[in-house]
Amino acid sequence: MNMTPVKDLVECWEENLRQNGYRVTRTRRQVMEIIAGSSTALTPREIYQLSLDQDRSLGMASVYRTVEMLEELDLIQQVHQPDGCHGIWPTVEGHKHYLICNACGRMEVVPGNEGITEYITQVEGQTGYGVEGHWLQLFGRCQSCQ
Amino acid sequence: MNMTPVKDLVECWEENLRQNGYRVTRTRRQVMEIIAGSSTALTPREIYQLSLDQDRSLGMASVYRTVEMLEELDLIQQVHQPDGCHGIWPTVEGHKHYLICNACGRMEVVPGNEGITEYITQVEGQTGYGVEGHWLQLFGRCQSCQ
DNA sequence: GTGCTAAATGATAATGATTATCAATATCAT
DNA sequence: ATGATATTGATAATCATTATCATTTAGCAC
Repeated sequence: MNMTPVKDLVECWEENLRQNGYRVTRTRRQVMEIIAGSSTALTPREIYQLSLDQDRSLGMASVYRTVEMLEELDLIQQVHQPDGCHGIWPTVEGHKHYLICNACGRMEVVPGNEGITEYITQVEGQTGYGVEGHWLQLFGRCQSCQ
Repeated sequence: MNMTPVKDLVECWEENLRQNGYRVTRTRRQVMEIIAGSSTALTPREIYQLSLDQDRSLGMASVYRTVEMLEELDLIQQVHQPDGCHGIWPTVEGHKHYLICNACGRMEVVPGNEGITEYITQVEGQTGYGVEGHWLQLFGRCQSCQ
C-alpha cells in the first residue's frame, strides 16, 4: 500500500480550506488524516477513538465540527449502510458507486455504466418522475474475507 | 386512490403477527395503519405525531417497539435518504428499488432489470468481490412536483 | 360472558448521540 | 513577535432511542 495518496489528499483538502477562509489547524489535520487514511467509512465516534492512539486526542465536539466543515466543502460525504448510517468517506470525482464488504467494512469505489443510465431512462418513462440523482451501493465480500 | 390495499395490507400483517405468537392490540393496529396508509417513508417521531390526530394517541416507546417487531417479521424495512435516515416503509415482495421525490417525499417502488444484474457481474469480475446484495435508490421529482 | 395469566402498554428514567456555550488557546496577516 | 479573531476542548443542553416497572389488556379456558 502506497502512503502517498493519503498525504496528497490531505494536502489538497488543506489547500481547499485555506481558499475558503478556514484556518488549517492541528486538530483539523488530525481529523483529515484519519479519514483519508481509512479503508472503511468511519463514524464521528470512530474518528474520536482512533485519535486516542495518537500524541494528542481530539475533543468529540471538534470531530463533529470538522466533519461538518468538510461536508460543506464537499470534500467528504456520508455513506449509508444497512446498520450504522452515516459513515464518513472522501468525496470522489464524478459519479461513482460504493462497494462495501459485509465482513470487514472495507469500501471501494466503482464507476457507473451505461446499463444503469438506460434503466433510469426507462423508469422515468414508466413513472413520469424526473430522476435527478441516484445511489447505488453493492454489498458483499472482499477477496480476503471470502 | 383506492383504500382497499391499505386495509388488506394491515389485515395481512395482523395475520402474520398472530401466526408468530404476537397479540394484535389496538396500539399495534394504529401503528400499522399509519405506516400502511402513508405515501412517504415515516420516522418513529412522525408516526407518533400522526397518532395525536386520532382518538387515542400512542406512547413513543410503543411506536419504537412496534416498529422493531414489524422489522423483525420483515413486514417493514428502513429506507435511507440523504437527509433523515431511517424512514419506515412496508417491505415489498422480490427485489425492488425505491424512487423518492425530493420535493414531497412521496415514494414509489420500481422493479429491477437486467442492466443492473449485468453491471454487478462486471463489478465482481473487476474487483474480486462477491456481491451479495445491493441498494438502488433514485431521487427526483414526481409528476405533481415538477 | 367471566376470570385468569402472560403479554403489552405508557409514563418515566436512563443512556447515547449530537449540538450549543464559553473561557482559553492557536492561527495567520501584519 | 504581536494582535485580532477563528478555533478548541470541556461541559452543559438537547434530542433520539432504549430500559424499567406498575398497570392494563388480549386471548384462552371454562
